[in-house]
Amino acid sequence: MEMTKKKEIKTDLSTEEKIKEAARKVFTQKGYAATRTRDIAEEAGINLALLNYYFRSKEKLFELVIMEKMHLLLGKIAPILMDEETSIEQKVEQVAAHYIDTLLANPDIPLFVLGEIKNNPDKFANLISTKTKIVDSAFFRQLGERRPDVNPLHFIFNMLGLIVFPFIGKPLLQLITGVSSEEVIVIMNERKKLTKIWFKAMLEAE
Amino acid sequence: MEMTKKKEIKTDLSTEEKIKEAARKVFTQKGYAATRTRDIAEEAGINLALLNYYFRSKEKLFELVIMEKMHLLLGKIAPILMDEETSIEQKVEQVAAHYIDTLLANPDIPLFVLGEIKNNPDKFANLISTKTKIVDSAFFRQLGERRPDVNPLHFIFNMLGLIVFPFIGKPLLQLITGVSSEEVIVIMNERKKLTKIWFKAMLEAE
DNA sequence: CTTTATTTTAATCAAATGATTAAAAGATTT
DNA sequence: AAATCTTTTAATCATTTGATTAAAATAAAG
Repeated sequence: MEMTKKKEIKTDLSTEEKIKEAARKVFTQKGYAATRTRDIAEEAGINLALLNYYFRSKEKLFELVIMEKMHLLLGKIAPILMDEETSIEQKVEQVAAHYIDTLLANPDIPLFVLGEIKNNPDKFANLISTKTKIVDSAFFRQLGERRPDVNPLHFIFNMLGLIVFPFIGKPLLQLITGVSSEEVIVIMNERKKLTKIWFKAMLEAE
Repeated sequence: MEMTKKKEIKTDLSTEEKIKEAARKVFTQKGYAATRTRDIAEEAGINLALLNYYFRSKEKLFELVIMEKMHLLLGKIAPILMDEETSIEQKVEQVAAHYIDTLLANPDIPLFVLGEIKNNPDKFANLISTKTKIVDSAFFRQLGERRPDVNPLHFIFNMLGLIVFPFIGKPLLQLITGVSSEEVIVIMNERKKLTKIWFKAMLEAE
């Protein structure tokens, strides 16, 4: 099992990694329920039985993928929000830049992760609440200091809404505006700088 | 088939309506792929075969439900955005108030509709592009006049992000903040007024 | 009341789907 | 080269699932 890694480093991926890679693609694209293990096997170019040989079940393979994507979505953001040295605006700028780049490369993730969380909130309860305590973050405290009259959660929603929603609403927006995928990508990139400006304006709004 | 309606007016819903109502609930909650026709039958308290007797198939029943929810999500918004007499701020205020009320009553709709659109964009292509031409709306034009330097699509994303995202991100936010469902509802209601203020601030931001 | 049309049910089908098994193929060790 | 361990395959299972059917129950019409 260890030996294969050696061989595959030169050529292509190991069987195990091929399956994981296919699972990432199919699961994030279609969600757990709509995914057939046969789809994954075909995408990976392997026999269906191998999937159950390496990962015991569809469920197990899925947990691997969703946890991976979850960390991709939450891992980098926590340290940014915890930083006591940076201002609110700097944090928003960093989060926006990081998120938009990540989501341009993985546009299916938000709908995938948020959808699966909604279906099964309990499964993720322990994983997150311990690590990513946003309510105890410097960001949360700074927001409360700057705008004591507004619940800081509003600004959390606002930040994520400005950054993440475009990726979730993209298919609908393309439907009702007819704008091309290329144009949307341009727009997403523009938002890396604009989000900070808008957030600052909301923070100071009366 | 017409006669049943008479009877059911006094007592409860007709069989057909019971199935539709159950389908609305199960489909919006779990999505098309995760929904079993048996779930719907059980929820409706009817024999499974009746589902296929009244609606030819799962697919047909689903189309009924998704189109209904789609109109709920888009129907009222179009006339607001087309109105030549109201200002940008007034439009945003109206859209926010309407949407937040609608979504408080139907919190599953955004994730449901956006998810299914992503899975099957073609299916909805004709339905929407003809009716709801946002790019030709007064709103779109007004945005272009007020901020010629910013693509109006940004502000469409911003408005929908501020209004709709909280409902999509709610499960995740509750996970990483631990706020109660009641508190979230309070917050959603606060946003009916706040969204307009924030949007105005973004519109004037430099 | 009898006949006809409509609605509902139980039983069943065929296809899809997650998973397993036994054997073959390939690699590693002795 | 033989023996042992690992990986892969084809065939098959058992359930699940959308859908159908023939018959029973109920309602409407004559």
